[in-house]
Amino acid sequence: MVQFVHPSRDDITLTGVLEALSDPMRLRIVRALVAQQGCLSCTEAAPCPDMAKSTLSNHFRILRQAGLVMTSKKGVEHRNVIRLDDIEARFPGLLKMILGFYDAENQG
Amino acid sequence: MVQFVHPSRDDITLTGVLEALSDPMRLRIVRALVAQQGCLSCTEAAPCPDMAKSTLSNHFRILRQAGLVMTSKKGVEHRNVIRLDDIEARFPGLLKMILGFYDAENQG
DNA sequence: TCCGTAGTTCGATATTATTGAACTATTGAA
DNA sequence: TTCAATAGTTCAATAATATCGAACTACGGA
Repeated sequence: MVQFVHPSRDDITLTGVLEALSDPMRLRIVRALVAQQGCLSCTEAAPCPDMAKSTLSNHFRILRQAGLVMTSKKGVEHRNVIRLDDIEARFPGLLKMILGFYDAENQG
Repeated sequence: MVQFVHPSRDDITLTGVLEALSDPMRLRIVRALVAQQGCLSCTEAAPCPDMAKSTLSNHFRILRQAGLVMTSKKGVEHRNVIRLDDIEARFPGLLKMILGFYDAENQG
């Protein structure tokens, strides 16, 4: 039985968040999760056939540990939700700003 | 003769900046440079006797490559300046926001 | 000219990321 | 039930990156 550990809101750190978002694939995943405003499975959030699924799994683990993503199991797949409220409470405006720049950089 | 290469303003990328700032030591260096509003030598910007100077040098190289820091040689030491204008032009408000959270996290 | 200082570069090691293979858990169909 | 398929994790090996100490460069001052 896989049991995911997520940090509590107050344990989310600035460098943890920056580190998590500094990888292009993870930033793309977060972008997709925010755009969706709901649950996405891992493969839905990162449609990337050229990447090993173990690597993808590792990226989600990093996002969880940074406190950005909440993962729960539902059936055969994992539901990933962006922890918008917690991130906003901890670092108000940060995620929105970064994603704004991300969009501008990617044919905004 | 050491010749430093700095990216032009438009070549500063979001993930490059986030990656550079995701390291605690580099974030601290950037903090010091912004606070100083002027030049700092490498050892002034990172008073850190427990770190190898080759490691410190590498951190400055990463900061330069990310476009955050401009280094020039003056006498025996290197003068490091934060590229405030370029960063602000590229990602308005980002650095100020991140440093604000940094300060809050470190006995603000 | 010689020494001290500030940083870089280099080669070796330590840490981290990526990968494919094996494994777990769940669903759905025979 | 059992079997195959799906989604993702875990593991062990390799690839890439970070850190370190030592050697080196460049400059300034005695």
